[in-house]
Formats: sequence, structure tokens, C-alpha cells
Amino acid sequence: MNPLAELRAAVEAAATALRGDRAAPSAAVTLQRPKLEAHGDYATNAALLLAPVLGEQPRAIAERVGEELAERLGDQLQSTQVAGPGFLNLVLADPWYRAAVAHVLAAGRRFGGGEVGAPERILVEFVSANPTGPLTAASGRHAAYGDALLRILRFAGHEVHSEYYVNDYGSQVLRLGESIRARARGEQVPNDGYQGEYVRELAMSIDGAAEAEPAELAVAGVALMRARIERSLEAFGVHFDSWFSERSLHEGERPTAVQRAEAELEAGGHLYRSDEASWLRATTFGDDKDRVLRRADGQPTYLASDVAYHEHKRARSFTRLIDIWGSDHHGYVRRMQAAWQALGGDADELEIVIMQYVHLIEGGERAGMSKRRGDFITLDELVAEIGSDAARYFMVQRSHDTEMDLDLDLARSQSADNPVYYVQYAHARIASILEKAGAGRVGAAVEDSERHGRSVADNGRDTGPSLEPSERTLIRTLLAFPAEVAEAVERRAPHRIAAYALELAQRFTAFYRDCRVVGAEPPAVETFRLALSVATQQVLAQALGLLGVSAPTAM
RNA sequence: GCCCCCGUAGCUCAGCUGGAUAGAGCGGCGGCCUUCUAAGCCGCGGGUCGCAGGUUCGAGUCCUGCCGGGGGCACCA
Repeated sequence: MNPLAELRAAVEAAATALRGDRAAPSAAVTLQRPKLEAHGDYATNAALLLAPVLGEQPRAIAERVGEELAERLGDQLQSTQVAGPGFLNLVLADPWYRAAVAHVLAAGRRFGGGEVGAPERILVEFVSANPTGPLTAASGRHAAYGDALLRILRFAGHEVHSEYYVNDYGSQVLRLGESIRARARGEQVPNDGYQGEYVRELAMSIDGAAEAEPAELAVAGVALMRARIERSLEAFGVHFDSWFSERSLHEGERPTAVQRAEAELEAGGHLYRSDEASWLRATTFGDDKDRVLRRADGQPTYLASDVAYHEHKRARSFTRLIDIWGSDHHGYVRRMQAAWQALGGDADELEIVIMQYVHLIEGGERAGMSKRRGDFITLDELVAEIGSDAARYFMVQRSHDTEMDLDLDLARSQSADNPVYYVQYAHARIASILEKAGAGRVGAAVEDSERHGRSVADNGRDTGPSLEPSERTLIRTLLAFPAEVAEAVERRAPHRIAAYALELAQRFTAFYRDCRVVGAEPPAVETFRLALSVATQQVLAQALGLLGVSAPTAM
């Protein structure tokens, strides 16, 4: 149990002791890091919540919560103070802080992770951009978000599988084939075709493109684009466990996957025929209207593919599916959810996350993003210009449900101002300090800290040098990591980790400013600070790793 | 018309699902390198949290209604 969880448990125990067998308060007590130093190291609203239950003044209750806590925490607690309407501010003693550092070091790379109660098997499907062109920079946001999310889910203890759904079937793909042939013949690309320069390259790299059928060219072109997309993603640090072909749902042995899914819906009584077409009773499951699954001409709609695809996902026995879609698909969410339930899926098992747009700004104007017109900035170009780390950090530092602007001119000229470098710099700086101290002293410091942690646990005795304010602040920030991870998981919000990493780097830099590490006197101070530096480096590296950003040891 | 997201500092955005005097980065102004990395540090300036009500000890956060921006409402994908 981490020190913060223990502290919270003590606060809750104190509250429970005061409450006796009376009803529990409506909300859980908070244990927060106050914004102002004057408000202590941690503050709890326990008394404010107990007031209605006990029918007494909050401040008087806070007083008693403080007494209960003092009894429970002994010399771990330095002081308490009742403040404001009835907050109880806590100041922890140095031994508590030293034990906390020991805990972080002992937990090692597991610190903050593996805390989920019930591990799940999760399939995360993301990016899934049409293979009719290269990945755009906008797709980079999907890639950065989805990859960070799955890293965080894994770290938290879930089993996660990542998948890219390849839309290699249907009219868009055929248009690509037609466009390739037109280019190969030196003809004008059709109006509804793909105008990009890459189509010309595709035409050149496919033998006999001028004479081939568009359908064949579509297959060949998609294969080439898919490979290129995979390369772009790998260069961006994003790896997919599997690539799922939409076409495979329509081909192969009869009945096809699409046909089987239709039969299943039919058997469940979720289909009906009208105007020659086959309809899904989506309204049964909360959609605005019923949806066509198979057109009057016998052709399946895109929904039919998606139904079959999700049936396939279901058969793979995940406990949860997370689909990450662009905001332009949000109108599609309800029908997918309806189809999912019609297939017999549990509504809670399918989660659809909607990503808002990232607008690329160039020359003060929004850059185009039309794949059709070939007017777009590719992910490859973005990575080449500002680097994978800067691009990824930029993409995940904001909440996925808010639109954001990326000014390319700014990103190019001032990429060094990207906060990611500040975080990496802190990490590299620690590496430099540790190198200066030497592996021997660092190793001894870590050992000493862990031994210290054990001896405090055994006999409750602690005799060490007193800590500076910036050391205490840094340690509190380290201890916040597990809760930040939990929050990021719960809310599918990797940007929380980006914000956390920045804060941790700031706290370390303040510590660095105030506290000499190598050569600090007496030696016990140096030992403690080395241990604290190691702990910080470890958590910084972990946080960056969760974002898919490198943690350099030198810059 | 209906549905979803957003509106917080000059700009880009956080704000821990209701807590105390609302923050960060960038930009602006002024300082700081004989000392573990100046990709850094310190200081200053900058806000009717879109507007109006409501809920309560307490609202940027929750509810209602407006206003503004973006997106979506296919037998396209």
C-alpha cells in the first residue's frame, strides 16, 4: 500500500470512529494537495461531510478528526490545523517523507501501476484511417492518443490488444484503383478520385498499371498504402498488434462473416425488409431511426461491415472494446451501439471514444486535410519537421474531447519550447547528477533508503536530517503518481499524464535549484537526495514511457 | 429542427467529477551562468471562468435557459 493510500485510510478510519454507527456521509472524504502551502501538506474535508451526520459544527468536528489522526499516525504526523469552514490541514513529519521515498524506490518501475482491482481483456481499435492515402498529421492525434491510452491501460494491469481496422473494401477503394489507372495512363484523375501526388507514385510502382482493372489496382494500391501507413506509425512509435481487413469480412468461404452476422441478427428478430432493402431495428436499442444493412440492390452497407467486424471482436472474448473514432463519425455511435446490442453484446462492453479535431495552422490559416484532393500534411512530414517526441507530446497534452490548433510555423521554429523538452531535460539532468555521484554511491543510497524504510516500519524509529520544503513538495508530487494513473485510466485521459510529467519536472527543477545533491553535507543528506533523485528519475521515465516519449540521459 | 464537443490570461490549453486567494506553457517586460546541464532559474504584468437564473456551508466544476464556435444527423465510408 502506498503511503498516500495509508494516509487516506487513516483519515477514513478517524472519520468512521467519530461517526460510530451513524449513517455514512453522502460523499467520500477528500485528501487533496492544497494549492497554498499555508494550507498544509494535505487537507481533508472529512469534518465538512460529517457535520450533517453528527449535527455539530464542522470546525469542532475537524478538531476531533485531528486528535484521532494524531493518535493513529504518531510521530508520522507533525501537526494539524483546522481552517476555513472546517477543513483539516495536515503537515506530515520528515520520517513519513523518508519512508515515502523508500516506498517509491522499493516499488521500482511498478510504482503507480498494477492497481486495478479487476484486470480486463481490452481491445483498443484506433487510427483505422482509410488506406487510400498516407496518414495525415491529424491521424497522428489518434495514433498518439490511442497508443498512450493502451500503454496506460497495460501499466494499470489490463491485458490490452491494439488493432487497426483497414477499410480495404468498397467504393472509396475502387476510386483509388481508378485514380491509379488514370495516373498510369497520364489521364485526368476523375473528380471523385484521389488527386494526391502519391497516387502517381503508386501508379509507377505497380507494373502494368495502365492496362490493369481498377479493382486489381485498388488491391495493389491499398497493399502499398497499408505498408506505408505501418511504417509511418512505427516511426511514430506506434505499433499495432493486428491489422484487420474489412475485405476479409466479405470474402472467403460462404457464408461470409457479413452473412453470418446478418443471419444472427435475423435469428434475433432484429431485421426486417422494406423497399427491397434489409433494415436493422436500431430504434429498439435507442437509435433515432432504423438503419439499412443491405441495400435494395443487394449490396451491404458500411454498417454491415461494422456489424460483422464487431461480431468478430465479440467472438474473440474480450471483456471490453474501445473504439476510437474521429468526431466526424460521432453520428454513427448510436447505431453502432444499437447493432452491438442487437448482436447480444452488453452495452457497457463497447466504449466509443470520440476524438476532436486537431487543426493544422500554416501561414496563419487552417491547412487542408482532404485526402481526396491530396491537400494535406502527412504524419511523416510532421515527424520529420519536429520529431516524434515533440509531435507525440503535443498531441497528447490536451484532452481528446477538445479541438486543438497546431501552428506548424510555430512548431517548426520553436519546437525547443515544447514542454516535452523541459521534462526530458529534467530526466537528463538527473542522469547527469547520478553519473557525477557514481554508480557506487547511488547504489548505496538506494539500498540505504530501502533499509531505512524497513527499519521505520519495524520499530517506528527515524533519525535523519530534516528536509527542505522543495524536497517535501517533490516527494508529494511523486506520491501523486498512482492516483494520476488511476485517473488517466478511468477517464481515458492520457493528457493527465502529460500534465503530471510537466509538474514533476518542475518540482524536480525547484529541488535542484534549492538543494545541492552531490557533495551535500552531512553525508546522510547526500545519500537521501541521491535516493530522491533516483526515485524522481524512475517516475519521470515511467510517465514519459506511458506517453510513448523517450527519456534521454543526456541532451 | 434534433444530437455530440467546446467557450477559462494576448495565444494554446489544464483545472484532480463540488472545496479555501483559478493555474501551466508560449508570448511581453526586467534580472541571473567561477558552483551537480542556462533546453535552465528568479521577478513583474496579464481574468466579469460566454451570459442569466437555480441547487448549498461552498460553483470554473452540478441543473435549466439563452448566446457564440466546431462537428454530426445517408440505401457514402
